[in-house]
Amino acid sequence: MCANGTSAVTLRMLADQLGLHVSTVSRALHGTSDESGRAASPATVERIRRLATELDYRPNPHAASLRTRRSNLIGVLVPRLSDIVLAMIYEGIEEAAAEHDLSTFVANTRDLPEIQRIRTDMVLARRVDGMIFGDAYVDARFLGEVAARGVPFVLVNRRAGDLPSVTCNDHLGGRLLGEHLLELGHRDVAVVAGEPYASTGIDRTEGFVSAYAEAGIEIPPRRIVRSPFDATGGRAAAEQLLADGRPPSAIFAVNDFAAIGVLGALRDHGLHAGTDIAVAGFNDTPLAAELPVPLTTVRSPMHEMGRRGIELLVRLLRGEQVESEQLRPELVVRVSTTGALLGGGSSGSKQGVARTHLHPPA
Amino acid sequence: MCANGTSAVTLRMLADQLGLHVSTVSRALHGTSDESGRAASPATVERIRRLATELDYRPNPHAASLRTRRSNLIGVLVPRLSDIVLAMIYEGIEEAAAEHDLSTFVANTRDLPEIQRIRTDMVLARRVDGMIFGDAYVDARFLGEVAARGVPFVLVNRRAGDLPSVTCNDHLGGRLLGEHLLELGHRDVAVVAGEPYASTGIDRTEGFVSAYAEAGIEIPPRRIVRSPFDATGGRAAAEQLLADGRPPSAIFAVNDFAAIGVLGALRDHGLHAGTDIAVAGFNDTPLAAELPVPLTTVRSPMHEMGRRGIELLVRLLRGEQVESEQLRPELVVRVSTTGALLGGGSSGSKQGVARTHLHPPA
DNA sequence: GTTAGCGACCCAAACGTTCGGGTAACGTTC
DNA sequence: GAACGTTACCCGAACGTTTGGGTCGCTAAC
Repeated sequence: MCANGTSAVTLRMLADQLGLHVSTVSRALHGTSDESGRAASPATVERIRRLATELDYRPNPHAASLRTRRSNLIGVLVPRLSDIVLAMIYEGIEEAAAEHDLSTFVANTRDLPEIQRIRTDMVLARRVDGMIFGDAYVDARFLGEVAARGVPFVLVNRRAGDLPSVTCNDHLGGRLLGEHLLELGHRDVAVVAGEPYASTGIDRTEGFVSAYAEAGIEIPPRRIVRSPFDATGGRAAAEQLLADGRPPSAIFAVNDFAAIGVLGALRDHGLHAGTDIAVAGFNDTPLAAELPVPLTTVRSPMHEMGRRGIELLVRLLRGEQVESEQLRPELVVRVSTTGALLGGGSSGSKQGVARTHLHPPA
Repeated sequence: MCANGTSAVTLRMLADQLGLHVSTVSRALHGTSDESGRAASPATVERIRRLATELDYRPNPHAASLRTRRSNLIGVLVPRLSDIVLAMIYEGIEEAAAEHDLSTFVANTRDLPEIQRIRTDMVLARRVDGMIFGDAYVDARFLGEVAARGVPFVLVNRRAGDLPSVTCNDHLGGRLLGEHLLELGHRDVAVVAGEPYASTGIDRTEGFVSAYAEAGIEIPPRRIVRSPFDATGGRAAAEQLLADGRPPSAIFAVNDFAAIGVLGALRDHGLHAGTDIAVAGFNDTPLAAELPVPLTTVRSPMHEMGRRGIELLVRLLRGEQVESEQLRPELVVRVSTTGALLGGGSSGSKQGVARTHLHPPA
């Protein structure tokens, strides 16, 4: 009974009750004013509308989809929704989708190619009109196949090949952070670089490295370690960096969660983030500002990324050509990189805290 | 064209190609062995199966739903997916749903009653078979209406009235934490209690308070402050508690994120969590263990809660009677409450770290 | 006074399944 | 050899929309 109890009121019921034909009712209710104007007199349209709301008529989407071959459904794949970055992107997707009368389906793929395949098939079996992938592998092998099958889709968060995507300008973000650390005088720095298949980590790292390169400093390979995009991964990567005899004076983790792991590892080693070693993250997740040591990071417009993703997809569904978009990142400086400037010694109690948008000293 | 490009192969195509009737093909493919056995000879069934896979036949769910009046769709409402607790519960929901060949729809309500209404209507308009609410208000007013409309649903994470729900045993969780802090000798404690409409905060607080009451200690009202379930909320609540002349010796936040906010506030005041003031959270989110000061907390089986939610709903959809379930919480002791025991002075560098399942000193 | 045009509708065929009924042929059984 | 069961299918009516075409009566124009 489809969960709506008694209310199985159909177009036909309305039509019968009004002595009209079902098609007339359909047009009156759904066609935009021009269509419904052609279908019935204004008075009749009004009668129809009134009865529809009175009886609480709800169109049956299955019937409509069957007829029109459009489901108004969008499938969304993400590595995991419990990654707040993806969750926030998805919130943007959902919000924008609702504005376009689209519903979204989301599934977790855990970044595993086999699961990506399975989930994609499941989602397509539901006859979605289009898809959004938040878990693109940079090589675009699988996504190329999907594209070849004629499925309209866009990528968010990560880019791949020349498939249409909405990403943060990760290269620029990495560069901003590189410049920030350079200004603070850090020469020997390290990167916790994320997974090698994700464009986010790749581009952020590249941007960061190139900022240093332009300052004439080459970051040696042993200072760049890959890691999962979570706290555990960040911690492990930091351990690896600290195992080295001379630790770097600053660590850039390409993701806030990894940065939190770095913070934890530092503390295990009796080091103070911000004073002993500068730490920066990426994304400006809500937690970054609230951490015991507020985290310098790059704000990426996650919500907006989701919204733009839907926008692009909608245009794709209309048959328009679309261009990939890159959204502007914004550097957010906090104590985790400026602690040393603020007079907090390594014993570090009661030290000043700059929590939002502090700009680097000139 | 529903995103599947060329592949619009239908039952009729299979039937025509095999010289069979479409109903025969339908039964062969979908009825369980007894049904399909009745419908066609084993050899024919085999022929049908083979052709179906060869042509990559995918049943059209809209047509099936239209006919059967079952959509195999479940609507899920959560306050916000960017709350990792709900995201993890949803992961459990999605996983279990997939095992039952159900698809799920999720929507954010931001814990706002008007949006709960709107989203519920949207979800119902999609003709879901049932719903899962993760955003129940304890008063169950709105949910009572939904129940009255005959929609099958279950609650997860929060309970309300006597509606079927799957929750953590929050009362017990609060109690475990109370007993833990009592054992550590804390007499003057405070609670960051969450939102007054959420059973989670209510029950956890109550369990905690009752543990103290049984030890003959009454926690005064000014030591119990409500707050949003996020870091910002926790920070504000902690500020309020610290503004009091004599701060408590321990703070229990009913949610890990609020606890992180508390941690931040403490640091702003030059206080060390775990040594100066003990801090505990609830949920054991993945971050809790990785924080610079690893957080004592109560593990709530979030993933399992989601899974059980689907399990209950499935039984409800079969018309069975169901009972609410409470899952076991588990105390996880970390440095944020035991720091003082571990010899870390208030200057606090290079101190020992107990990260997982440390049990309180006997 | 025919016809063209238009307003306000109606008609009917889809869309792809499912499922309660056939039915014809082929044994068995008494 | 009549009655009865099976086996292996077929038939057709739904399910609730959408949409390309009518049609009928009326006014306006030539």
